[in-house]
Amino acid sequence: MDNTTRQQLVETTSRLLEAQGYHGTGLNQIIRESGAPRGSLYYYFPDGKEELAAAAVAEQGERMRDFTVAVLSQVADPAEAVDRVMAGMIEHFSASHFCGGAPLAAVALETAARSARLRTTCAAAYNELIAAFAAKLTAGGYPEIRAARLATVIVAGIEGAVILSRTQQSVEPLTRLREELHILLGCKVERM
Amino acid sequence: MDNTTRQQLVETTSRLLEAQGYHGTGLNQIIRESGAPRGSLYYYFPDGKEELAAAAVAEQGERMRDFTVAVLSQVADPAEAVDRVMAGMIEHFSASHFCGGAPLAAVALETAARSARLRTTCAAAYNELIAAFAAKLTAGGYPEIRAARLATVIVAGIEGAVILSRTQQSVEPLTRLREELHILLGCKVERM
DNA sequence: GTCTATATGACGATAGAC
DNA sequence: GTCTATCGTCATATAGAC
Repeated sequence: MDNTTRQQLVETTSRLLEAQGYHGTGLNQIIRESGAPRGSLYYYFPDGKEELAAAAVAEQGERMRDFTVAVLSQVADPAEAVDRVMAGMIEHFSASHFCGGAPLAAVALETAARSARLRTTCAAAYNELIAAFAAKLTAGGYPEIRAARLATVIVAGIEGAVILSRTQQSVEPLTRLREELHILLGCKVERM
Repeated sequence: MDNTTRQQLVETTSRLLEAQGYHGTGLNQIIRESGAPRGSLYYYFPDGKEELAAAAVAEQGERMRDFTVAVLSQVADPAEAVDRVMAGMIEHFSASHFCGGAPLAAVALETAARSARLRTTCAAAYNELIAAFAAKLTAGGYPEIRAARLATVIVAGIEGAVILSRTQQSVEPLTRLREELHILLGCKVERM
């Protein structure tokens, strides 16, 4: 079984979904840009577009989590570690010409109410990413409840800041989030 | 000139864009659900779908800002005022069966790289919303630079938390953001 | 596994009557 | 201002040869 064609399809789909969303991306474009034969698409993904998109979403989720875990493990202090993740995100976003950074957001918004399969796949990917942040924060001494809460807010903040940054064609929303996260993670607070 | 038909078109488009995004919403569905005649669409919006969507985005932006300003003006303390906005958002999101809450996010993500008209319309709407929060924070004593930064982070957090909440079909991401924003707004910090 | 050809329907947009 | 009919294009999906 040749996995190259399949991988090419998933790779191209991931890239296009990130920039254009689910309904904005057609199979014709995926086939054209991946160089994969049309017949192979339905061979590897019998359920068609939805199954292919789900595979792309899952892979993008893994990629985000792997990147995050790798960066977080470079520094012991959680606040500093999250700051490095933000720096990496900002760098990646700048390099993408203001098109990248939130690979799942558009698909999640478009399909949450229409496709249970894509919704749950997105949810699983987000939950793993949140869990990665939460684990780092817990290991760094934050109480578990607050660590979970902060992790959710970090991921939400990133997704939202990417929306604003893309829309404004500027990294400023992301850099502002970076600075405020640094402050927020420094807040040891009684109320939890 | 009869504005009822036009208003019906914009209203219906706003609702559908919020739930399905730009490419996921067809003119046929807009015409069917609005009850507006097909001919009227191109009479009021000669540029077709893009112009209609821009009008819907602008109106949703105004609506968000008006709602935010109204709630913020109810309480003097900025942290408490933002908390009330969050409460209102959560209530609205719950009432929408996990489909509402970020009327512009999907359109912004899908079209940022494809339509200058829609991108700038989204940017203007977001900027007005951010400005509303920033004004309240500045009036409440936050330094201007930090107020602007906090305002951006609040809006970004809301957009991202709505993505997570829709995907998980739960208000928890939004409530977690609400709690952390309360903490963040309590942080008077040297670093600005 | 891959290819081409095609089925079937939805899309955005337009023309011309009224 | 509204309505209907229709154009041309695109979409996803499938069938059958190789």
